[in-house]
Amino acid sequence: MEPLLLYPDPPPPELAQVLDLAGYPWKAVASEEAALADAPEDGWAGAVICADTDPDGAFALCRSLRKGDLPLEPLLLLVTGAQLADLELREDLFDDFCLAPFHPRELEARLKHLFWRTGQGTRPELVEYGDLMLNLETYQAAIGGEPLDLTYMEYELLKFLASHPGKVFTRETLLSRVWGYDYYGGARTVDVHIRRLRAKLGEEHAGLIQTVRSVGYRFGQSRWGI
Amino acid sequence: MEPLLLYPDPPPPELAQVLDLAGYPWKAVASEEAALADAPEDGWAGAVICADTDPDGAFALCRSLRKGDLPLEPLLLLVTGAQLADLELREDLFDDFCLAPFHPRELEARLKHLFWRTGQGTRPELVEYGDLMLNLETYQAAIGGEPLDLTYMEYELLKFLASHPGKVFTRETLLSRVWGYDYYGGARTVDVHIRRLRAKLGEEHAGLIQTVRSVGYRFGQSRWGI
DNA sequence: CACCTATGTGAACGGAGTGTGAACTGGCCT
DNA sequence: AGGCCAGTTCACACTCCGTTCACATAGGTG
Repeated sequence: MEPLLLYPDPPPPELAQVLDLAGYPWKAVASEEAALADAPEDGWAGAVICADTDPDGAFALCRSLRKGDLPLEPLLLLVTGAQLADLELREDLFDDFCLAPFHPRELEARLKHLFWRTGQGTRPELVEYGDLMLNLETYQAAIGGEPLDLTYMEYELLKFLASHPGKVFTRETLLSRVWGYDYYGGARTVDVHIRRLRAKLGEEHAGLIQTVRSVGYRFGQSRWGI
Repeated sequence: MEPLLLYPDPPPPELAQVLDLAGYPWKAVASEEAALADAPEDGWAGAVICADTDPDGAFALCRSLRKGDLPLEPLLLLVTGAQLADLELREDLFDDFCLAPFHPRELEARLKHLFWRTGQGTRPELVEYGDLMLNLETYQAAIGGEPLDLTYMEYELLKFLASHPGKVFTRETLLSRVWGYDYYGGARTVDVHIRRLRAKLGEEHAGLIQTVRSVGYRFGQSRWGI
């Protein structure tokens, strides 16, 4: 995903924090010129303009972004309660606004709705580790760009392991956490699924799942470097 | 100006007060039926739905208003902070939302911006994905230029799926989102509708709807490649 | 090295999950 | 009433994959 444009530079820390937590990449700019100069190849994914400290600069930036060659959209404006009156007659300069100080989840919800409205859709939930990527929304997996054709249980097992990199799980733990707490079956079932996962990951990446003898399995590197 | 639809009846006093002060005529309704029965000749100017006391009723009303002969818009939702999570996957049910308790001037600004936006006719009434095109106004569908003759449920199902390309939905989710939250019926119903959709899409495009074994169905490819 | 245990590997079985045709139900039109 | 059509449910067939088993191999210990 292309980054969001943020203004001013540096942006308010709570804004940066929310975007980071929500998984939106961003880049702050200090001026119109910087917005043009720092623009990603495919353009900005959108903009979040904070108008509380420097309203004039903020609105000027909105205007120039909107009148550019390709109008920037969506554009979300952060304003204080006292600035609500300034929005009047400037309806064309923004797509949505949010009152500062804001509830983190409100801002997140507004961004999501904004991207939905403008047709870009929402951000998928991903589990990533190195080359490996799992898209939890689409039930798809890929490693090094190559899609993996996993069965349901293989996907669930890999998802669980990749969500806890470095941690060792016994077969019993895996059975109860992946297969279900009430599951009653042989522990060798895990072995077979691990083997098939390794095979599908390919020789190059099979080492991602390590056997810890007499204990169980671990995904990725141990946090101790071994 | 035609009145705004308010829900519930009676509406929260502070909501009524803000609308009165801002000069918006309004009429409160207690149910779907009342919304139809009390509708002004030229239709509602918009709606403000308060979801804090009766979320289920509120969302059900949103849905029925949006699925009516002429979809009601703009629709503004009043929610509490705790309800923000409920907005997910319901992006199509509202045009904007406002956190309750709200700043009177914020609500006013949102209404103003909403009317400005919808007055511009910026809201797309098309759902497109590749060759497929759904015209939400005329209830027509076409793929590769060829019109599709879909029944109501087939159209609604395809619309929902095509509005969330790449995402996997369980049968239960589809039943509740397409058929309605109160629907009580077998999950195999979904299978049969999917099969008929695939048949009508034609052999060439049947692959647009994919089965994800043990999970549900997915339409099209994820926008993120994986 | 001998021995034992833990794990890898291939094959086979059985069942859950899905596709598919057809019957059934209720509403709507003539 | 009769017929048509959309939606639902049912029954059956088939595919796929989760599980298990048997055997091979690797790792650890004396």
